[in-house]
Amino acid sequence: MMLSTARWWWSTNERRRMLRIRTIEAPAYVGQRVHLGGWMHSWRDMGQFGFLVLRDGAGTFQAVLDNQEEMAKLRGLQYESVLDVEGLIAAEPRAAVGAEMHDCHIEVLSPVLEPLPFEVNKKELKPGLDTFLDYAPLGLRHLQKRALFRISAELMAGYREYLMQQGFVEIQTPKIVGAATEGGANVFVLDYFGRPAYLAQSPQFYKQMMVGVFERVFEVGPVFRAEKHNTARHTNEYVSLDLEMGFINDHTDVMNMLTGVLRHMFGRVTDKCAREVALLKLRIPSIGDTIPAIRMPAAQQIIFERYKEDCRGEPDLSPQHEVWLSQYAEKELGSEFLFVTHYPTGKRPFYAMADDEEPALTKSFDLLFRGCEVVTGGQRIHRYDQLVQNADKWGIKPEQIDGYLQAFKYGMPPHGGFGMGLERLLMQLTGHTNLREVTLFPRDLDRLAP
RNA sequence: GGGGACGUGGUGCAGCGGCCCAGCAUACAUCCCUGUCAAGGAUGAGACCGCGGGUUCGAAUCCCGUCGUCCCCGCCA
Repeated sequence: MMLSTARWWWSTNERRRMLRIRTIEAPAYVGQRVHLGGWMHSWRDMGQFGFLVLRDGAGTFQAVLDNQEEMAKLRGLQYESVLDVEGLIAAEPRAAVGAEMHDCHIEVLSPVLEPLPFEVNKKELKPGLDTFLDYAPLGLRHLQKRALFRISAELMAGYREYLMQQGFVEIQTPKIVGAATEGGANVFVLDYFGRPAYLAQSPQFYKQMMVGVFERVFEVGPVFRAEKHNTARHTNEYVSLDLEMGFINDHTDVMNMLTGVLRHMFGRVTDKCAREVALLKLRIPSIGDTIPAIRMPAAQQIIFERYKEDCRGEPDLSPQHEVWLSQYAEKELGSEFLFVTHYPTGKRPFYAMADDEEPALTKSFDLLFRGCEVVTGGQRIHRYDQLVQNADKWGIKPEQIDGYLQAFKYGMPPHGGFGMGLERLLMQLTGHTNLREVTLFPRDLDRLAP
C-alpha cells in the first residue's frame, strides 16, 4: 500500500497547523477537518452549490461548495488552478468514493487565468500527437496519460527489485564516450573541450567490463541513437533496461533471467497499479515457467509455410515478419511472447558468441512481445584472443577499444546479457501504436522540446 | 534515405466547384439549475479554410509550388 504522505501544513485561512492529506487517503479521514491541496480538475456549478473535483499527485477527490462566498473565489479561474481546500471529510454514499469534503474554505495558491489549449479533465485526451507534445507539461496531467507513466515507474521498480534479489548490482555507466565503435546505429557527436566525443548508444562495453567486477550488473538509463529513422517505434533517446551476467552456460541462461524479471515486473504492475490498469483497461500478460523459443531458420520456415512469404536465408526479420511470428506464437504456442534465437553472425555485433555447431549463427536472441521486438540479447565472447580476432574481422582496431579489451585480457568468465527498451515494452503492454505516446518527452528527428 | 496521406475557430472533426461571408462537438463568456461525476439547459463571442501562385463567371473544394504534420519501409530497442 502507498505510504501516507500526510504532512502538517500551516493554514493561512485558519492561522493554525492542520493536516494536509492526499486525495486517495481522504476517505480514511471521515469526521476530521483536513487540508487537500491540488489542481482544479473540474468544477460543476449547480447554482446554490457546486462540485469541485481536486486532483493531486495521487488521485482525485470531490469537495462540495455550498457557500456563495467560497464559490465566488473560483470565478475567473480556469481549470488547473492550484488550490488549498480545508474542510470536513464526510461520509456520503452519493459520492464516487463514499466520502467528500464539506464546509470548505478555499485558498487559491496559483491561479490559472488563461483558458487551457485543450481539455485535460475529460475521459479521453483529444489533441493529436504533435499538439499534445507541444503542451506535454499540461497534457501529461491527464489521468490516463499519467497512469501510463506510473506503470512505467513500476516496471522499472520491478526490474530493479527482482535483479537485486538475484544478486545483481546496479551501475551507472558514462553517457559521454570517447569512441563509437560498436557499429550499427549512428552516434551523436559532441564537442568535448575541443575533442570529438559521442553520446553512448548503449552501455554494452561498460556493463561487460563490470561483469569482471560484480559478475552480475544491471543498469537503467538513457541511450542515444542518431539514426534518422522516422517510424512509430523509434526515437532518438530511450530508456534501456540492461543487464549482463557472468558464469552462464549459454544464452538460454540469459533468456531465463529475462523471463523471470519480466514475470516479476508484470506482477508488480498488477499489484501496485490496480487503479491504473483498470483505468487503461489493460490486459497484463501472464508468463509461465518459460517463454517459447524458436530458431531463426525455423521462424523463417514458419513464415514461408503459413504466410507464403519466402524470407528464408535473409539475415533479419522485418516488422511484418515479427507480427506474423507473434500471431503464430499466440495461436499455436499460447504465448504473447516469443524468443527468436540464433541470428546470423553478420547481423550481430563482433562480440556476439557464435554457435558451436553452426558457426554462421550466434547464441543470441530477440524477444517479440505482441508483434514487436522489445529485447535483444545473447552470449558474448569472453576469450581475449577470440575477441581481438573477431574485432579485426569487423574492421575494428584493438587500440580503438583498448579499455574494453583490457577487461578480457585480465580474465572474463563466460557471460551474456540483454538490452530491453522500456518504452517499447510499455507501448506493447498498453496497446499504443506510437512510441512517442509512451515516452515522457520524446526526442525524435524534429522534436527537441519540451 | 525511399514511398503514401493529411493541413478548416483553442482542441477534435464535417463540408471536397456555386446550397458555406463555412457546419458539428467540446473548450471559453454571461445566465438558469440542491447531487453532478464525459453533468444538463439558454444565450453569446471566436476561423480571412497552413502559406504563395494559378485554373474558373465562381475555389475551403481543382492544379502547381512551399512549409508543417501523420503513416509505411530501410535500421533498430
